[in-house]
Amino acid sequence: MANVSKFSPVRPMTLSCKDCSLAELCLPRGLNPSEFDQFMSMVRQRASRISGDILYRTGDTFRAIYAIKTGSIKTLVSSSDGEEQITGFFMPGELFGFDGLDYGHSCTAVALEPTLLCELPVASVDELAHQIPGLRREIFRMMSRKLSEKQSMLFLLGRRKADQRLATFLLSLSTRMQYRGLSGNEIRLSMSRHDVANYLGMASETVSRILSRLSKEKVISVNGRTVVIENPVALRARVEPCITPNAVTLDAVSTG
Amino acid sequence: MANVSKFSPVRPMTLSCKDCSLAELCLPRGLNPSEFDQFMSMVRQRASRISGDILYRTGDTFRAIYAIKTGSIKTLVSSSDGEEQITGFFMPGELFGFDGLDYGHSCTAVALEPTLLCELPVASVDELAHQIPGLRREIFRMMSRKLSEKQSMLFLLGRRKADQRLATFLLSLSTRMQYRGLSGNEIRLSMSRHDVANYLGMASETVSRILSRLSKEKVISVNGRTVVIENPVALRARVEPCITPNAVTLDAVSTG
DNA sequence: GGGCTATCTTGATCTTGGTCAGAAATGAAA
DNA sequence: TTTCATTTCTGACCAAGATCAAGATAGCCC
Repeated sequence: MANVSKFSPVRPMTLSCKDCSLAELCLPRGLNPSEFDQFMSMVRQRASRISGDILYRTGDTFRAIYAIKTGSIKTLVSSSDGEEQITGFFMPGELFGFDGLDYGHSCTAVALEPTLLCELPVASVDELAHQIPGLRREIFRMMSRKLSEKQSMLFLLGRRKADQRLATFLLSLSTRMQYRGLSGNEIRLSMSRHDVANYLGMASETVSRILSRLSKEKVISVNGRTVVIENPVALRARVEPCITPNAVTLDAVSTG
Repeated sequence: MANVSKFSPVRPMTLSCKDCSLAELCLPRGLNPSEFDQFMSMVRQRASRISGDILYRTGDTFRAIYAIKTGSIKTLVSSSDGEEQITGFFMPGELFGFDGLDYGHSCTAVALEPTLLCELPVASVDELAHQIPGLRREIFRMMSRKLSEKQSMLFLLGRRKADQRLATFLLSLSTRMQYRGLSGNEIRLSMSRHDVANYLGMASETVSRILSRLSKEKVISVNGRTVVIENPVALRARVEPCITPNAVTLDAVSTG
C-alpha cells in the first residue's frame, strides 16, 4: 500500500462500446443507434496496473461515472480515527461513482487488482441526460437501484447473523456472475478475508470460521480465494428467511 | 395497526410552495421565478390522519417523490419471514421516495404521526427534469446525497458500538432540526424506542439502557419521547472518533 | 377518575462474535 | 529452492449486547 499509484488514461480505447460484451448491462442499453453513437463518443477509459491503486478519494470533485470493464473495485468510507467501512465491491459490467454528484465523492474507490474502467465524464453526464431522455431515465433508475441495494445492505447488517450475511454475500456474487453470463458456481474472490469481513460488519476471523464450517458441511468448498458453491440449495436455505418478494434487490448487494 | 388507512389527497392545497417556509430546503431551491411557478403547478398534497398510515409498500409502482410538510415518516424493508429493518426517518423539509424509480418501491413508507406531504408526481419528475436543467441536477444531487447518507449508515452499523450509534442518531436529529431553524437541543422523538433500536440495528432494551446511562451522566435528560441534549460537547465526544472531514454526511443519517 | 393496553425500564442470564495469540499456508522475491 | 512477509486459519477467552422476565409508566378510552 506504500507506493499507491493512480489510474491512468488509456488511449486508444481497448474496446468500443459497440464491441463490448457488457454493453447490454451498461448505461447505453436501450438507446437507439444514433444515441448509442453519441454516448460512445463521450466514453473514455482508464486503467490501474496494480491492486491498491486509488481512483478517487473522499472529498474529490466528481469527475465521472465509471463502469468496470475488467478487474474489480472496492469503495469505502472512513472516519477521522482511521476506521474504514467498505460500502461496495464492483465487478465487470457494474457501475459506480454516483455518490459524487452532490458535493464530491463521499467515499474512496480502490482497485482490488489490475482494472480497466470506462468512464462517462461529468460534463457528458449532464449533456447526455439533457439530450437523451432515455439515458436520463436510465441514470435515474440506476441511482434508484443503488439506493435499493444499500437498503438491502442495511437490512443485512442490522438484522442478520454473521453466517447469514456471509451466505448472502456469496449468493450475491454468484448471481452477479450469472447476470453476466457465467455459471456462478465457482467464485474467484478478488478481495481478502479482511475486506469481506469489513464489508459485512464482522471480524476476518469470523469469516474464516464460517467458511470452514460451510466447507465442513459440504455446502461450499474453499481453496484460497476460490469458493465453489457445492450445494446452492443448502446455501440458499441459510438466507431463506431473508429473501424478499423482490429477491433481485437482495441478491445484488453491490452498491456505490 | 389493525385498521391501517391510506394517505388521502388534500385539496385545496394547505400551502403553496411560494409561502412554504421549507421551500429553501426543498427541490425547487435555486430555480428562477418562472421555473418555480412551473414546478409549483405540478405539486400535489396528501395527508394521513393517524400514525401507522401507509403511503406505499414494497413493490408498489413509483408514483411520486415526496417532501414532508408536517409530521414524520419511516421507511422500512422487510423479508419474507416478517423481519423488518427501518432504513430512514424523515422530518419536515426532507425528501424521500427516490428508491422507487427503478422497478417500483423497494421499501414501505409509514406515517409516525398525522402527516402532511407534498408530492411531485412521476410524470412531472420526468417532464421537469427535461425542461429545467437546474431541477434535473438538483434531483441527481439529492439522490447522490441519499446514497452518501446510506453509506454513512453502513459505517455506523458496521463499525460502531451501540452507544456510539445512539449518540450519532441523537446528534443527527439535532442537526436536522437546526437545519430547519430550530434550536436542536430539545428533541421530540416521533418514533418508539423499538423503532429507534431497529433503525440502529439493536434491541430496544439496549436503547433504553443507553438513554438511562446518558441521562445518569447528565449528558442528556429524558422525559418519555422528549430528549434534551444537556451537554452537546460530551455527546459529541462519544462519536468524535467517527466524525469525518465531511461531517455533514455523517450528521444527516436520514435516507430514502 | 379508573381501568386497560402500549411502551418503556431494569435486572438476570446467555450467546454471538470480537479479541488475542500463535500456527499454517500462501505467494512473492532473491 | 530458500527466505520472508502477508494472509488465513484455529483455539481460548471475554465482553457487548441479545434475550427473557418482571415491573413501572404513560397514554387512552370509557
